Amino acid sequence: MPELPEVETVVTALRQALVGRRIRNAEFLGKLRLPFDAKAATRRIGNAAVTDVRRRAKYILIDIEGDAALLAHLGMTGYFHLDAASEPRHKHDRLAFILDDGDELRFADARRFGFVKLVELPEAGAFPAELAELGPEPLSRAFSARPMLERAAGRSTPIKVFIMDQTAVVGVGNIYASEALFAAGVDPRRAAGDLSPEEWAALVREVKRVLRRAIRSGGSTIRDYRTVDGTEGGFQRRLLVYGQAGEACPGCGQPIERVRQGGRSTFFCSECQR
DNA sequence: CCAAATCCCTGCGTGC
DNA sequence: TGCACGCAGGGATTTG
Repeated sequence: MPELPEVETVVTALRQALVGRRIRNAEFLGKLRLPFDAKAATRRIGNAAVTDVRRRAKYILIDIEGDAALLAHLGMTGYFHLDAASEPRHKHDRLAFILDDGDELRFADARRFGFVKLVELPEAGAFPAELAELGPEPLSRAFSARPMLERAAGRSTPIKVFIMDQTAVVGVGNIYASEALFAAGVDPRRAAGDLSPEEWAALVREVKRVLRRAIRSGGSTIRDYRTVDGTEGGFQRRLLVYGQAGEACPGCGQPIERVRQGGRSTFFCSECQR
């Protein structure tokens, strides 16, 4: 997926498109990571209006009148699209929300790692219990060097794996973890507990910077990601190391290396990152 | 075999 | 010795 910048881009588009419109009913078209009870959802939110669309970590919250929300995660390949009901559905559409004006909000996911779930909110604007264990938002002041240094103390987990741990800080996935570590000059294989205060300050700064820049570009489209109207992101053209194995490092010209960490590919320059 | 994510299990080490 | 817990690493999930 969809890491934070991609989800943020989708949320902005969904908010623009959906707030104020009413959901008439839901239709379940195919299996996802979680089952979706369309009949129960229709009973709960049928004829209710969308009041807001929010993001927390990589989760999307479509708020519905009456303190309910659709909680969605895009997994690796999930996407929302909005079409007239007369338009043919996409091959991998799994869910459809029929709006009161005849348009349909559709959720498609080729790989089925994503989900949409109806949740109850303790109060309007609050978060459901499912999201309680998440770490701080990376673009908030709560994400800063000192707490990260303390949290990483004694940890031998590689720093790249550590910053992808959603209980440490949310929103950083496989692409932006490699990019932020490169920008900060930190070797992704270092133990998280071994970073100095100065290195944490640089890494926190670069995580924020790369995420902000990616949001401005509408995210990165590597393969499947699209925003709601089908447009691609632009940040893939600005990636310095992700997917660049064997290419010249933009800093020193040495080939970018690729290693496997926690089952995922990591891209870095062993000359520029120490 | 590879892919933007996450959950869950197992095994190990530590400390009470 | 037994147990709980934190931590680290790996597999499973799915389809193109």
